[in-house]
Amino acid sequence: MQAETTVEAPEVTFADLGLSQKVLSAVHDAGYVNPTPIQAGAIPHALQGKDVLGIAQTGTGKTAAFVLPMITRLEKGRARARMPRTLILEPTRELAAQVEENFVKYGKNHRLNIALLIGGVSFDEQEKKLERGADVLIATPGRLLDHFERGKLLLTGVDILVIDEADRMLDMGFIPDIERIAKLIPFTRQTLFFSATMPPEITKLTEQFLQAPVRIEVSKAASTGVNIVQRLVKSKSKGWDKRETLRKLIRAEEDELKNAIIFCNRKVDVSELFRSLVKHDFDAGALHGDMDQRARMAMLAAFREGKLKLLVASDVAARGLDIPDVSHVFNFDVPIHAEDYVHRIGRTGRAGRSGKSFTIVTRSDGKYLDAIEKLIGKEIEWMDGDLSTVAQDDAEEEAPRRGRGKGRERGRASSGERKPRGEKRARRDEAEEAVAEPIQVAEEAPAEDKQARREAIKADNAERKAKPEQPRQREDDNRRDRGGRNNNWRREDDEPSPIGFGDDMPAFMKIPARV
DNA sequence: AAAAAAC
Repeated sequence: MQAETTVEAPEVTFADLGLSQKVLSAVHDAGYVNPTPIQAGAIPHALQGKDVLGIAQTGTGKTAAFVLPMITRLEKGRARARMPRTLILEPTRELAAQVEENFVKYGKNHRLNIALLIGGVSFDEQEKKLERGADVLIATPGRLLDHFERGKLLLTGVDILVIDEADRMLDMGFIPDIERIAKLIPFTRQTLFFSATMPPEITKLTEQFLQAPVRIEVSKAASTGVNIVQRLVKSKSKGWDKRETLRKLIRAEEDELKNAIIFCNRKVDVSELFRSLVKHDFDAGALHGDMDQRARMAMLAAFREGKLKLLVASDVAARGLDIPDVSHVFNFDVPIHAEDYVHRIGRTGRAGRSGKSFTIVTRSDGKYLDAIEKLIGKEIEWMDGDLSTVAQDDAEEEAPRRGRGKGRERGRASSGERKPRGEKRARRDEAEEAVAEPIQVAEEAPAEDKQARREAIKADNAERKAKPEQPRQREDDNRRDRGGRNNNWRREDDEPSPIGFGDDMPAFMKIPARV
């Protein structure tokens, strides 16, 4: 009896949460009425000034859960020069920019000074904004500390600190930076802390940073959405074979494919695949962390606006980026970490829509695939049979590598079937795709649509120019890289550095002797 | 077998 009266529990609206009228009006204009669970849970507490520990994935409305109460709370008071009132830390530049967009959208009835401090762009404008006094400071850790060390910034006036995507910060080695930054902010601040998962290191961090936090956990979609069709596609392991497999796949999906993200594990492969796709007349763009920041932004914008159909990306795009309505996700490589699979395919099938994901699998991907299936708790269906048929061919192709001798490097073997495998990639690859050559952008390409793509190609070419045939990273590099961020030690490879002088080599000795 | 983040 009693239950019947509460079956239709009244739905919570934004108006019930205690947000200010100005904020509510902006939310209304954006077309939202009902908050998501994380919003409904976090906003009232955040408005009361309590610390919040939000455990939520991206796509749960987490950003608005801190942006809306922050704007409301910022209505009282004013910013002073170089003393931002709030600070939001984000792991990647794109995420930081996205949070800024949220402040612009929901703060349209306020006069907020927003400063975005991210790397890859000039200091000047950022400094000006700091100088003017920022209500909201959104930053990636490196650039923030850089400004701080230059004395452009005081964190003693920060009332609200937001740490977003904490587990990802951990993965990226940012925790020491985060600790350092947090120590610069008064103890009396309010802290809003968000993480998708809670590994022990993160729990420790919350104990350190948060005071009597309200904990809000929303159902972690550790399993993959039911509205995403997932398929595995076998392929031989050569780059060329995988690219052909992908092209066939894209063409086969043509009717349903509205737009797609194609994930590669490595930046070089993003670059190479992007060039190959453009070469094959696909409407593709690229996104990875070594690209020029302007090109990154332009790419993302073009993709969001539907001016680009395919976005080839590294895992920089796997999490958090708000790209609504992607119809397909292709994994050109099986992700090495199983969680990345979940994040990647989570780019499609959002907000109840349906989506499709295809993962190209080669015979060496077995253990990663196992880990993925274990994580999501089910087996993924193969599209055209599993790897059993591919395995044989691939094994044969790799066989000559073992018997490689000097004399057999050149020319095709008379039997014609097998190419000797040199240091570089197969010759057939380069001949057919010419991926190693900088691409000339056709003059007649419609300017507006192709702008972003052109920028990326330019950036990509510039990148090649800047480090010509850079030798493969030394093992040494990798070892040091793993520890975290400081890669400062990396010296310019072309700088001659004679034995005996080290860095103190007299200047005149650096001048090459004329013969 | 990786990616990301400061000059």
